[in-house]
Amino acid sequence: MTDLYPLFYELQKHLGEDAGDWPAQSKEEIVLGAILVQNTRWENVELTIQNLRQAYPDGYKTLHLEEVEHIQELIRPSGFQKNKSRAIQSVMAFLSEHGFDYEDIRERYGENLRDQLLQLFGVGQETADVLLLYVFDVPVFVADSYARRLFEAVGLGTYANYQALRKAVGELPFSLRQAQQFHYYIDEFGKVAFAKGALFSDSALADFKLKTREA
DNA sequence: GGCCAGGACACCA
DNA sequence: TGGTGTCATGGC
Repeated sequence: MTDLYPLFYELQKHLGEDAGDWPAQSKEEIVLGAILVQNTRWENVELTIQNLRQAYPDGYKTLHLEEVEHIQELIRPSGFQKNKSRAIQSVMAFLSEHGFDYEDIRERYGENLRDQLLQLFGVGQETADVLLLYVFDVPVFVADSYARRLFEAVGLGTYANYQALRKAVGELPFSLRQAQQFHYYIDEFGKVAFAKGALFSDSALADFKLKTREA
């Protein structure tokens, strides 16, 4: 993959160098958000997070022990409550087994952590990478649908699926902070640039492709 | 009222 | 291994 810094800085120019944090009050809340946001608007997830904070003001570390029906009711605004409640319990049970010690989990599993996460119900490739990036502090690339559409739009190639782009990008040259921002930038930009009726040619990155060609 | 959102899984060939 | 149907709510 070509140098990704030009794209990174172009996005940063439009979205700000202070942006890019996952909006959560704890690592556990990032985990829940990552599951709840699957194929769902973030606004719907926020409704659910409010429910969860109210129901569990002391945190979510015993969530895997709760009645699944109770969780389903709380997360209803995010949709897919049957699958997502199972996903929440499978991931939270795994984390609980390791005492919610994220650093220890990362060191224990090392290179196998991604495969370990993929074995949990409700954790596919994108969610696994999001968890690595924001929960386990590993600077990985999230090759989600916005990323694939953006890369294609700016002339960085076309990719059939998640794995194709992930493989093409390989290891990021970024710091952890930059990797987190990169994902944030891509998704925030994508929401606007690829919204229904929006034309990429009208977007802030419309001439990025030409600029990089000239350089 | 239809469409879709920061996917993943079950099922099938 | 890859392709398709299904899961569900809320906002536009």
